[in-house]
Amino acid sequence: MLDVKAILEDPEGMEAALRRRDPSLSLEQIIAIGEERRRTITRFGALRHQQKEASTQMTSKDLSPADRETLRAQLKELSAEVKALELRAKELEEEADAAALLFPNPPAPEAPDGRDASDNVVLRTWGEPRQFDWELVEHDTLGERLGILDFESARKVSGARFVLYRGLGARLERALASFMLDLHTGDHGYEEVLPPYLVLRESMVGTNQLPKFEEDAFQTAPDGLFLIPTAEVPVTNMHREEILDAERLPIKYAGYSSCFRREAGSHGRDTRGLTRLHQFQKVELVQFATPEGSADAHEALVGHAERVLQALDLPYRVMDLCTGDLGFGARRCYDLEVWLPAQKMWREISSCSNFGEFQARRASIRYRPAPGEKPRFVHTLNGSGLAIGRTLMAILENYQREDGSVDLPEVLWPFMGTRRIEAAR
RNA sequence: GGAGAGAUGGCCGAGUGGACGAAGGCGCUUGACUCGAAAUCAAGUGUGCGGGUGACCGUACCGAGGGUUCGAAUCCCUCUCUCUCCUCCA
Repeated sequence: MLDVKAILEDPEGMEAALRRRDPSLSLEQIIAIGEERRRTITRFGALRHQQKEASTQMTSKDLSPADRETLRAQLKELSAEVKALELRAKELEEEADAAALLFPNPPAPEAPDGRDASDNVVLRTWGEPRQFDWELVEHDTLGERLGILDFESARKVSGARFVLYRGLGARLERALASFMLDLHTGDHGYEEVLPPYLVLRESMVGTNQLPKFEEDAFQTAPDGLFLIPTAEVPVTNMHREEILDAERLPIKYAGYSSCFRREAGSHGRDTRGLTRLHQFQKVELVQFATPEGSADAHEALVGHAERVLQALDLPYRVMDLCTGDLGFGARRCYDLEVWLPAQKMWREISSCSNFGEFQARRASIRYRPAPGEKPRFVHTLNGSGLAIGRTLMAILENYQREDGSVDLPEVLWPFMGTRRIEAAR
């Protein structure tokens, strides 16, 4: 969330930064609330001080009964005034916070200017798309033919936008998760985390899914818990309202979970296949870094996600998202897009964001630079490493053979117990 | 789900209406002593907000929210969580 104090100190600067993302944003209202809150608190402090001093007079032994009564009557008035000011200050603080929660993170200065996805910048491309001299089959058709993706059963059991993996499909999901987790914990220094899939509202606010994007989340009926849309939510909130030791930073977690998304507003889009489902699995990389270390941490993190695609030998490119396409909480974001030869398109398979202190401020995650020093907000970062359904989709499309079977990337052989998924008959 | 107990600073733990941001201890930091360390002694040691260029000043916070009172860590109400026993369960 935005820092109301910082807004009051530099209104023009903050507004200019925000408008790189969306020229229609205005801070006028939040400034008015913030200033009134400040005045109210100052006056409250003064009156409260007065009240405290007068109150100690009440304890004096040489106060006559009549004087005591007079003083009591005066203090009753003062007390009411103090109470009213305190209440007002609280209201204004809540108003200011509620307003601040609805503003997106100002982009990093390095983020390229632009309005939408067409202005994103290709930073680099890795791998050579394979050449095929026969007509490729899209992954959903291929998966159904192989008997490893069962959309029909999933529709019967759960409705639209679900899949049921079976046989080697189910095993391939599990293999990919294991491979990715082993890589990140073994080579990249992450601690493996398997988090709860249901979280409190506070956690969703901490990582900025709420209050603005409530319609995107599944919520359980009587208890009000939310199904996580990404492991980012429980893993980042592990340290909510904590002050971390500087020596522990950067803290790196690789969280594996199912992810649940209502996909409100995407009706009719990506309705086929594994691309956009209400439930999918993902390995999510999360880092807590110092402000000084966060830019390097971001580069490292995207590199860790790239390693997965390289190990699977899937061609991809790295996009630097422009200011207009950045996610709500991100100040800088790199997307990895994998090449899908059957669909003949690049498709996002990982999104690696640096949130700066945006989430840390919402969730109150701080660190102490040195003993005795004041706590500062950490920087939080996260990125998919990778989305497993889309990875599986990319393997089916990139590794298919003319006879309808699918080769498996070599690194998965130990996990799969086979080198190929054979076509049925 | 039933019965009981509890929630105070980084930790332990006192405190039942005013002198309490809160005794005492532990831990931590700095200084003294020491060749150095240990031990000992002394001082310091929370977070947010508001004001001030600043040393600093003010204010709030004793699980959360409300209430009583001139005044609440302390009294009353509601909620949450934790622990113990029973029940249930993977």
